Amino acid sequence: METKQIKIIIVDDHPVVLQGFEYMLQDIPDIQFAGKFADAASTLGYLRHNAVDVVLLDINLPDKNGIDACIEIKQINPDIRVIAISNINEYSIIQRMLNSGACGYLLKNASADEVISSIGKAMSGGVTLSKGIQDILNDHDSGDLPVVTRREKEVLALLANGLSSVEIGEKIFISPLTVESHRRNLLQKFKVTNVAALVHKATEMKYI
Amino acid sequence: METKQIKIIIVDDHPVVLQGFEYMLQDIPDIQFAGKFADAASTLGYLRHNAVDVVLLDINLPDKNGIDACIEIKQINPDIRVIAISNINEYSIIQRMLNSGACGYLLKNASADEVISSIGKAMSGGVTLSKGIQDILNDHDSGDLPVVTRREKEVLALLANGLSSVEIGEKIFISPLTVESHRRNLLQKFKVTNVAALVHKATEMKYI
DNA sequence: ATAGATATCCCCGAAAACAATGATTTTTCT
DNA sequence: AGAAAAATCATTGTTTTCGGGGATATCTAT
Repeated sequence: METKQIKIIIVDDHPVVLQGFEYMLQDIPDIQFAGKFADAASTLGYLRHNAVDVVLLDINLPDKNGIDACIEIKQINPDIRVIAISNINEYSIIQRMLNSGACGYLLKNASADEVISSIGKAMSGGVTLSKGIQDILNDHDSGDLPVVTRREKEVLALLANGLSSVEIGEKIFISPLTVESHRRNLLQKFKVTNVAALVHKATEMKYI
Repeated sequence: METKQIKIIIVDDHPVVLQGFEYMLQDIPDIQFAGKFADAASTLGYLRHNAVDVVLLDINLPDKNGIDACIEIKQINPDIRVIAISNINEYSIIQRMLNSGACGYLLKNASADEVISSIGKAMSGGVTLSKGIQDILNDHDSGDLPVVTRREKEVLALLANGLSSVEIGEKIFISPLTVESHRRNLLQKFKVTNVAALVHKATEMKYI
C-alpha cells in the first residue's frame, strides 16, 4: 500500500528559484509537484479551486508581501501548510511570518535535504526553521513588534499615499479626529515621531 | 593565439541565482569567472583591488540598491562594464539603472545564450536589453523621472528617518529654510503633496 | 454576560509643515 | 570664461501634525 502523495506548489517571483525547487523536488516519490506561481494573485486563484497540502511561499512577491499572502492562504484553507522561503533574515519579518500561520522558514540556500525534511515536518504538524533562524529569534525579546489593527493598517496605507487626516476621514467615512487617534497610535506602536518615519519604517518592515 | 579572457564577477543576494550563473558561465572559454558576491560592500571592496571587465549586478542588494552600487562601481573604474540583472521590469528602475552607467539589463530568466551574448556586446561597447525591456522603455516618455541632486537626496534620507527641517538643518549645517527649499523641490519633483507620500514613492522607486 | 481589545469621537496648544515667491551665491559643465 | 544648474537664505501666511489628556461605543471570544 502506498501513502498519499503530498501535493505541493511553489510561489516565487524568480524563475531561477522556481526552476531550482522544481528540479530539486521532482524526483521525490512522496511529493507531487503541482505547480509554480510567480505572484500572489495567481496563487490565491489556484488555491481557491485546487486542493494543495503545502505551499512554499516567497516573502517578496510583486503584487503583495508574503505575510499578507500567507494570511489569505490560511483563510482559503487553514489546513494548507505554508513554508516561507526567503533570504531575508530580519527578525521582524520572520516573526510575523510565523505569526501569520507559516509553519516553517527556509533560506533560499537551503539544501535539498533540508527542504524535504521541512516538508515532512510540516505535514506532520511540526515547525522547521533554517539553521541560524532560530538564533535570530532567540536574540530578540518579542516585545518590539508592532501589532497593528485592521483600521490602523488602512489608515497607514492612506497616509503613505499622501492623504491628510481630513482626507482620510472623508475617504473611509470617519471623523478626522478618529484618524488622528489611529495615527497617534501608529506613531507610538512604531516608536517614531512623525508620519514620514512611520511610512519608511512600516515599508521596510513590510507592513505596507 | 588566444584572446584575453573576460574577467567577470556576479553580485546577487540569492545563492540560487549565483549558483545558476556560475554554472551557466563556467564552461565558456572566453569567460573567466572571477567571483560571486552577495552584497555591495564586499563587491566594492573587491573591485578596489582587483581588475574586472564585467560585473553582473543585481538591483536588489541587502545593503544598497543596485543603482547606487552601479554609480560607485563606475567611480572606482569607469571601464568596468556593468550589466544589471533583475526581475524588476519597472520603467523607472530600468531607466535609472542605464542612466547610472549600466550597459545592459537582463531579466533573471534570461537564457544562457542571451547572457553570453550580452557579455560580448558589453565588452565591445554595446548595450543589451532583455526581450521586452525595450518595449517598456518605449512606452514611456522620459519626462517623468525625478532627477534629484546630491543635497536633495541627503535631505530625502533624513526626512525618511523622521527628522524635522530644523533637525536636518542642524545635522548638515544649513539653515532650516534651505532644508525647506530642498523639501519643496522634492515634493514637486515627485509630484506629491507631503513628505509621507514622498518617502513612500521614493522608497518604491529606490531613491532611498 | 462580561472582560478586553478595537474603533470611534472630543479638546487644546505648541510645533511643524506647506505654499507662493524671490534673491544671492556656488558649483558644474561646456 | 560664461551659461546653466544647484545650493543657499529669506518673508509671510495658512494649514496640518503631534502630544497630552479623556470618553463612549462596538466588537469578540470565552
